[in-house]
Amino acid sequence: MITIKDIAERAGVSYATVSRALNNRSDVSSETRKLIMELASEMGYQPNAIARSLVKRKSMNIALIVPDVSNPFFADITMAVNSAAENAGYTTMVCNTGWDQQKEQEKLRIMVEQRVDGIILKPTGFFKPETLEAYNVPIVVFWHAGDDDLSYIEVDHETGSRMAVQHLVDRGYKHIAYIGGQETSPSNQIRLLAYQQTLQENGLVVDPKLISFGGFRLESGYERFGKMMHLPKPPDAVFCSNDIIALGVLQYTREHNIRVPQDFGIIGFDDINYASLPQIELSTVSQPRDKLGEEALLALIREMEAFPERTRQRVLIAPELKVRSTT
Amino acid sequence: MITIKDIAERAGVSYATVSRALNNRSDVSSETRKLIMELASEMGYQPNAIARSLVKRKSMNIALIVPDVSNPFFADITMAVNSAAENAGYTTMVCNTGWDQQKEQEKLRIMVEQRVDGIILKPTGFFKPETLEAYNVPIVVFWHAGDDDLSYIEVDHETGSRMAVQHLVDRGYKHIAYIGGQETSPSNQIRLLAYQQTLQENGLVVDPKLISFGGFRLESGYERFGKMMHLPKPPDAVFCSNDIIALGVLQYTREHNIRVPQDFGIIGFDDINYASLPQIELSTVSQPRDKLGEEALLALIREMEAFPERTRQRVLIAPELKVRSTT
DNA sequence: CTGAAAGCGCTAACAA
DNA sequence: TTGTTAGCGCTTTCAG
Repeated sequence: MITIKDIAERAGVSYATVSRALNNRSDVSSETRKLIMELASEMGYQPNAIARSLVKRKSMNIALIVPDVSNPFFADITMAVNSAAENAGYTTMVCNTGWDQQKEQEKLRIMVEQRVDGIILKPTGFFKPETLEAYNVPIVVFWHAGDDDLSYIEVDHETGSRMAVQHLVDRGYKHIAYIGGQETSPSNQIRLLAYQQTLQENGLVVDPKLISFGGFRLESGYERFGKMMHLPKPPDAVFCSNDIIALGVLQYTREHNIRVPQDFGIIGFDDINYASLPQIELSTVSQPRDKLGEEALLALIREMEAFPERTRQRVLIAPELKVRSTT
Repeated sequence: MITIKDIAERAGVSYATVSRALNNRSDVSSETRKLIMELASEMGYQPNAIARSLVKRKSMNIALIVPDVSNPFFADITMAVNSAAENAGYTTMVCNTGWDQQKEQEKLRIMVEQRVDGIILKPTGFFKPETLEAYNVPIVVFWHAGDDDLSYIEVDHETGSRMAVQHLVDRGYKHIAYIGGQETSPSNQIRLLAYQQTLQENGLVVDPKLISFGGFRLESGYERFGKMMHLPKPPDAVFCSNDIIALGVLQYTREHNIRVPQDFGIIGFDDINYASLPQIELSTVSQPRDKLGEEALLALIREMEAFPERTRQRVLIAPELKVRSTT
């Protein structure tokens, strides 16, 4: 690999001058600059970003740490962060934690060792903010804001849930169920609360029998919904905590010839990519991934600029209602 | 950020000794090692990978350059490469080209500047092998092997297509159509040829009317299939060049009450994630992404070890037949 | 406008 | 077993 010294030698100048020319700084005569530029491209010079990072103490790399890039949701986020970072002149290192807390710590460590200028993290589960602060690196977390010093970003689950339930009410459904995810999941709690409040605000009763918690999986949705339909007073619509659960419900209605949306309304949350397939056409609340990714990067840039001060940002992204043929 | 010099000072030894201890080399007394280790963790020392890379002339980073990580197929490849790389001690930098040739070149350049130890590239389209060789970096390409010096990896499209068509024949379908992608796509050509040969080997006639080229999109599949069904002698089964096209066909059969698989067989190619959804259950030929990713990394490691010699590997991955409910 | 020199944080001879 | 020293390839003062 050829270096600025090689160029300097051929050009008969000091390598400091080569460096100046290559970074097109003003204090080089135009002739020398021209000569150096030509030589550089002729010799196939490729600047060494590692050496530059070392002296500049800035790598122009950022890290994105997510549980699983092959999950369409995170894949979209990755894309969005990537392109936003690119526009800002940064290169992204993407890490998977595989929903493993320990791996998450390891990835964080590796990224710090790589001296990335900042980190965007979607934590695998609960985490101690102190741990992250200890890494002493600009960081933005996809999570509900705590009262610590970190910067957070997330979609506005409350607004999203209200939109979903209000939409069902507006469509004329009266007996609306909630099929949620893990009871311990904080976002699940937020969604549940919004569901209850929206019903009450519309003068509808909240029936505890129509509230269910369980796995965020298709089978789980199918099964729990099936039980609900055997209730003396079954629901006529359901708000599902995510699209996968909704897919399970949809399957049940198909198999039992329940007419959707005439006799029954279904709405999900997330807008995963196949929700819009012609065979599915699921109404849902979209978490705009492009926006999330973009805003996460902007927040990170602000954080990096202020570092080592923490900016303590709390960014909330507005969800979007996607009305399709299941409501 | 604290450095080995800081530790050396506190420990009262030279910083070379600290380096030795931290890399647990044998030539350090166990007491000094212990002292240094304790000091390091107490002071929160994080090794600087950039400095190490500079002197070692090895970054332990590799690049994965793909058209679009949010495409489920590439997302899976990304996962597989990522985890294989991780096991081998490498960190992966993922780049998107957005199906843009120019961006592809730019990403390659940036990765070379970042001094990655090797690159895995899924090219956006046709490319000049010389360009890649000129970058003078170990590289493995997802593509059909040419007669150049590069290393290639791909799924065995011929075998895969034969499996698909033979499966339709075995199921008793007699009048099998081929709905392909872009006529210019090389993999499309390979699939077509295998389709024709398999039919002939089974004593079935190849009807040019039952062969169609077009976009790799759902609507394209829907439309072209619709036309075929209006032929005097319509097909009783179809081999689609990818799953998206098959989804279009599936939609058509649904809308026109064609019984699948009793009266009509459909098979796709790729095994994209929603092919296995209960609502879809598409038979298809799977390109095993985990295997592709894994083998790509192994090939790259061989390439890196041999570098600057080129290993000129040609790796072919066996596809897998997934029989589901559309055949 | 250009060169000399220091140094980013680390590894790896070579001595001692 | 440890210290000294010379870089890795580059940027950035500070002189000239």
